[in-house]
Amino acid sequence: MNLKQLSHMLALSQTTVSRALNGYPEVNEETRRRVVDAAKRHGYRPNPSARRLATGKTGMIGYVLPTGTTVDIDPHFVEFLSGLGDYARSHELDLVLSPADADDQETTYRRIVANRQVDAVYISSPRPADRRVALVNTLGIPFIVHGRSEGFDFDYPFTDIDNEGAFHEAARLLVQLGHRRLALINGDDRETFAIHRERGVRRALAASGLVLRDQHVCSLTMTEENGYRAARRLLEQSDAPTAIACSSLIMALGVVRAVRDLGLTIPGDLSLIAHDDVFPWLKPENFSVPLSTTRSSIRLAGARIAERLAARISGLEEGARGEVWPVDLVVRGSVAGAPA
Amino acid sequence: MNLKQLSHMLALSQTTVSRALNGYPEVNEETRRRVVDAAKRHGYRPNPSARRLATGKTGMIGYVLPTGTTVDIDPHFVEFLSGLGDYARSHELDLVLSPADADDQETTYRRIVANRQVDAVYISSPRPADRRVALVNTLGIPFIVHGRSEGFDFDYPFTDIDNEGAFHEAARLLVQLGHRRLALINGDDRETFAIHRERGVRRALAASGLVLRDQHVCSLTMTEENGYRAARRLLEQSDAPTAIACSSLIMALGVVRAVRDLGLTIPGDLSLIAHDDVFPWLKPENFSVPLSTTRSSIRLAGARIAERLAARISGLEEGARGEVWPVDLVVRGSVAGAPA
DNA sequence: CAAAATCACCAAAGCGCTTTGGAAGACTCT
DNA sequence: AGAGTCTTCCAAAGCGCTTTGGTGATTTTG
Repeated sequence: MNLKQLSHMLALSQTTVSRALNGYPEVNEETRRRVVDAAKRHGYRPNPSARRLATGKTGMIGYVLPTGTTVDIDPHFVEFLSGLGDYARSHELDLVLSPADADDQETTYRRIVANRQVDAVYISSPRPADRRVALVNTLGIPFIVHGRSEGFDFDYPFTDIDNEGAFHEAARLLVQLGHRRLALINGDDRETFAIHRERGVRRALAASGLVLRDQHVCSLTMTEENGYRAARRLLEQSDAPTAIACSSLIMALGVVRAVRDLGLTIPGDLSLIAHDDVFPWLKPENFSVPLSTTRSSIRLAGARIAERLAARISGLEEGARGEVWPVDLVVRGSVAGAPA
Repeated sequence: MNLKQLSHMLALSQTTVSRALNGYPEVNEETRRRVVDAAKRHGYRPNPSARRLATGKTGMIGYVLPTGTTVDIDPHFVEFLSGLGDYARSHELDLVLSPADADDQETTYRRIVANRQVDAVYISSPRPADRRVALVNTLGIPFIVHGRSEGFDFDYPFTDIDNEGAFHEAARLLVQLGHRRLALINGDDRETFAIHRERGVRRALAASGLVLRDQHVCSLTMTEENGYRAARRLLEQSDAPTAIACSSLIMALGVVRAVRDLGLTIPGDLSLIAHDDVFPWLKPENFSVPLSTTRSSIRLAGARIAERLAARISGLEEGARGEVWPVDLVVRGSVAGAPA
């Protein structure tokens, strides 16, 4: 059932039927009812390929997926996707993942924009002066950045959490508890979020005349194994930290294992605070010693970004407004006063 | 730069240019070279929207993503995606995720097929007599099932791992080590993979005149918390098992925690084998006691399924061939002889 | 009451590609 | 040399929608 057939059986022109269906004003309400009714009865759905050729609108949002045999997709992605998908569904948007060589995403961005394959894109895990952000900005496709980049001569729209504030609060608490030697087990420090978190910790320490020593900060991809390694390296130093702030729950698993291997205890010998993106399958309260966390649902962020993308596509949102969400500090058993 | 312009500057018809570019035989090789060369020089790329309207081919593979505020996407998905994406990239395929109400995916499948939004789809986490499989089979779109369904009067193409064999082997090993009371901490037993795993364990036990008692099998979604709960329930029974087979590494984390909480040890009091889908961020060899596993890379499965989908789209693969991959049994420190 | 404005509709021209149905010229064969 | 066969190309017809640029009929205005 296509437009031609439908308009023929209604004895109307394609123009009128199309307009009736798309809510244009220049059609009699009575006629519109007839059309809408007939369309529903016959299950008419405009062919998206045709519509897309005519209008350029696709009803899809895009994401360039870095791939490669040695490239791992962040496990956070799936949780983000839950939120994004949940919102997208309610607005009849699909998500297209365009796999790209991790070392050459530009080609793919250019392709999906030149071909008008999607109405908008989002960018995640941005770095300072991220080339992708500059690129999509000049390409002129609507976009939202999940996280923040820095150092451009233009503004851009983003949704981020207050990573600096979160880790500032976490570190401040630890300092207040008497800790003098703090360490940070961070994610990849080429990414902005990691830089912000480190900055937060440093600022909190500085406020008490302390410093974050270089050998007390580790930046690694967020795996259990790296958490373990980092923790061992830190805890076997002569001036081992008495408290650790950790960028991910998965790494925290490794930290806990290292602590146990070394015959230490939490929070007796070491206080631990980790960032929690809120996974359904791994909860900080279920750690052997319930884990204090800075908490922010990455799923909510996904939903929010879908919402903003939809708004930008339909022209409801404009400009380069960035939004920064506050992060909860949730205190549980893994923190205590510094050991004597 | 579109076809019209390009053909005009070549003083050729659109027909010839189109055919030259698409490798049709009825064009002079010399002409083809000229055309291909000019196309490259001017960066001509056929508009996919137009092509898809004309041919119906989209260059995209589809996946219906069940969503909802209470619906969690399986963390395995992201690893599967890595493999799929890596292959898809090399074949210029994009992946479109169509979010659907988890309770009504049928509407979405019908839509993407009716609208010809994708060239093929894949289905994951199938259940016995899975309606999605029956649906896509009748809708006539190329598809591959990741995993297996059962109980149809038709065959269908799938790629699955030998879940039954894997857990049969695991259980057999445990029995050989003298264990008489085995337990199974399984995933959601409405899904085929869980049923097969249970079957494998039962078969191994039966071969030695043993049975898997009902109170020794737990079927839950695969979270750390559920692993913990299941393990506690099992180990606090009067006839607690001396060995556990576990369907996921994430659940195994919970099992290990429960064992520790109860003051027991692995493998002294309990032998443990878990299934490992091979995540980069959580490795069985890094458990406090290195974990024995049945191992199969879900990432490889993703790549394989992309490969088969591409083959079916291009007509290279036909028929309903199902393939079943063997699973490695990797023995590490978490298994030992049954306690006296 | 004539002129202007509004209403409700339509024919046809895109959007940019693929594919059908030739057709002209070159080549082969008897 | 004439018929048949390739080879190589083209004009034009889709694919199914949106949108432009109207046209009569009806209502409003000065």
